[in-house]
Amino acid sequence: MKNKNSVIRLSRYKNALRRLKTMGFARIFSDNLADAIGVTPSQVRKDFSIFGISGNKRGGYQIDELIEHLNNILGKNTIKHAIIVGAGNIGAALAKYDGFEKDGIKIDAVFEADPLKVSSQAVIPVLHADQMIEFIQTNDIRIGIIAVPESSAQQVLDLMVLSGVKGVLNFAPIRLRAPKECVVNNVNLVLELENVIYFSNLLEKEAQEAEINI
Amino acid sequence: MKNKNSVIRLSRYKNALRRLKTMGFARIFSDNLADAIGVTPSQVRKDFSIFGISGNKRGGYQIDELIEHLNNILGKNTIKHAIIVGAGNIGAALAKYDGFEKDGIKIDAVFEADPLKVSSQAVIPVLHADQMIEFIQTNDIRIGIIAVPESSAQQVLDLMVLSGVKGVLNFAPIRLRAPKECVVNNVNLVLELENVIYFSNLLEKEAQEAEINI
DNA sequence: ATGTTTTTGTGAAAAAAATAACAAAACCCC
DNA sequence: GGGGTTTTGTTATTTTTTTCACAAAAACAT
Repeated sequence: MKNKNSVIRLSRYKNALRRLKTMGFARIFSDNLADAIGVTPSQVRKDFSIFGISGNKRGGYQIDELIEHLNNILGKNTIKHAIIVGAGNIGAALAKYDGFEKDGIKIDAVFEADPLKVSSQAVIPVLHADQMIEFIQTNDIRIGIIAVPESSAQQVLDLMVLSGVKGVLNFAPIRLRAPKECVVNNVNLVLELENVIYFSNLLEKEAQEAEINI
Repeated sequence: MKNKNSVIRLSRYKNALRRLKTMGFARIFSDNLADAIGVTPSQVRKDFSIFGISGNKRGGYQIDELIEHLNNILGKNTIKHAIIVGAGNIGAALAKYDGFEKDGIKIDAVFEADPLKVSSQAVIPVLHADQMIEFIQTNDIRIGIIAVPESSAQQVLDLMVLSGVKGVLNFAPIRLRAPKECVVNNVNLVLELENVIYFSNLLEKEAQEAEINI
């Protein structure tokens, strides 16, 4: 898929812009934004160019307009309801996490197979897994978050797809197979940490070698 | 940085291999592995080639050997201790998450500014933030996980770096500035979900347009 | 007004990543 | 042991992503 990275960066720009706005900026230049998210100014302008966002020569970009534009592209004004499946460590934390709401994403319910964890009166209700399909269908849910163990992740995904879910964020450390009409995005926490370990080890090794060569 | 993606895939291969091994495989071919993590067989062989991993023509790869090799490259046998800063939703969930231990990563302690959340006798002790620097130094910690709010993330990172941390996994939705001797990897949960939303919307839009053109 | 500066927008160039292609090795079968 | 088959390893090709570079527009100064 083309421009995949650009889309991710658009979200980052939006984030940074919100921050910059509260700091009192009304206008912004490509190099401010670049600095804020750690890319080159060219990259910022190229990304905007791809999505038809334009500013003013010498005047930069009007922050409000820019945020509005980004929200349109990123679908702020479309589907925003999601469910979480799995009320373990990760699932429960995500349900309580306030970052989603800030961005207009509403977690409507959590589903869990263990009856002891069910509590339908909670702020975000934890319902039994058996109710998931019906819930998705009656509430027209399109986005699902999978936070169940590796062993049941594929099964959960299959049920979600069957019920009409079109996009999934998967925390189980396994590749899931989905039909092409459903997007799956993976977050693998162990992998992310291992990656940090790998590159920090590499850095240390390089530093040591550099020392020897003095 | 070159080959950044290859390293990430190596972790994925390792993951898949463990699974394949429990399924009874002793040997594996590039196309099995490719299928398991969702890339092309060429990609698998290319990745291995880059890191000097070789198999047997027609015989594929010996799983045990391959895992061993990957572990070496990914530093399974070096630094593996880490701390978490922030005992909020995310921090607490990560501390309890058993995925790290399975991969030989040990979370030694959690640090938290709120005295009410401190509990030094827990399985993974939750200590007061003031003790962080000393802990890092006396235990020679190199890896830190930041799970504090956006507003204090940079401050935490600075302290970590000062104390000797060389690699950081950051969950705060903000770009952190670190000196070049410290690697920072970001996980932005909202962004990941927004990305799913964007691409699933795109898919739905495409599907609708395709319908019109029939 | 005119020149100077700043900053965008984009097409061209470079770099990086992914894919394809295929020779060479290893195995199998007869 | 020769011919056919499978699978690696690597080089070549293609695609994608990022960076560069600069003309054109806007703002400012004088």
